[in-house]
Amino acid sequence: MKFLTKNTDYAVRAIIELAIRGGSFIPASEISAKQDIPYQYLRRILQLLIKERVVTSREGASGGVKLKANPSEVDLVDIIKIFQGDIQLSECMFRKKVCSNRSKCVLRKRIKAIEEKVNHELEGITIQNLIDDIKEASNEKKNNKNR
Amino acid sequence: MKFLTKNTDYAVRAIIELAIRGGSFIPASEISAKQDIPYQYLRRILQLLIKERVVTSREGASGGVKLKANPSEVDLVDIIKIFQGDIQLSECMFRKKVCSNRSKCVLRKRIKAIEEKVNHELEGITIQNLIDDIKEASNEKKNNKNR
DNA sequence: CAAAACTGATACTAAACTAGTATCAGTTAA
DNA sequence: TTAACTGATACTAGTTTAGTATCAGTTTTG
Repeated sequence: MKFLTKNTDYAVRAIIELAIRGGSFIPASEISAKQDIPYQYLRRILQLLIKERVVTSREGASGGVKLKANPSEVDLVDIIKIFQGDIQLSECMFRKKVCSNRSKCVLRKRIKAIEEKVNHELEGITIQNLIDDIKEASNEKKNNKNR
Repeated sequence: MKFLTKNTDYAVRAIIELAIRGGSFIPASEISAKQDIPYQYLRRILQLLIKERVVTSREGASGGVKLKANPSEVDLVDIIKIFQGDIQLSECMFRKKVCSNRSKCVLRKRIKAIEEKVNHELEGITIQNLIDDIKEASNEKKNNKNR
């Protein structure tokens, strides 16, 4: 069971890169190099993020992409949804008939309950949170060195 | 994001069917009919369940399969693992290099935390729980009729 | 102004996974 | 002995995932 596809992973990392770099336009080639993401693949991911209005772009030389909102306003769950659709751990596979056979649905109900918890957990996380995590991790590293 | 594949869904339903029918050997054809699962597909699923020692089988006429343990001893999470592998919402996609780029790992950590919660939720559920759910649902139905 | 550095749009590929089908051999009960 | 079973395994089609490639258009810059 895979929660995050590479699409999502790359997208999040690209967004983090943009967030750290501030408000200027950054070319895809630079993000690709910094975050070690295949260039052409990243380009497609960025195009989707542009379409979904997470980032804006500028064409031409010294163009690139830039985050549209503050990192604290970009929710992780929204990025996931763009690339992987709604979080729906179990879909009713038997919509056609009336769900006469109950064993089909009890499992679904149980999974649905877990799904809601996952959603709730995810909804608390913004890109800013991830950036804070990075800073925290890098501070720990420094402290360990100075000891 | 799909939490349960059809494999798993079919397997769970087959096991529920076996559990309800008690300790005798039930042929795959019967489970297939009762639970509306494609016969050949079900056969392969059962063979895996046999290999994993969740059910036992008897060959020949009036043979079939039967649950090995009590329904209360069969954990949903084990069935999921048989068909979908370990629950690992986010795998480290970058094992080769040292994880120099921190933005890769903070996301993973966050997802890992959610993953653990999901695991914890799942671990509480046995086949017996699902059967109880079914009974409960069917009681509710009766009460509604008598009103 | 022309070249270089960009994005926009879109088509293509390979590999893996999912769901489902089919076949034949062997076993057992009636 | 034959019908009803499982064991083992091979095949197929469709979808998803990850990644590559190409060409057109735009904008900065030398």
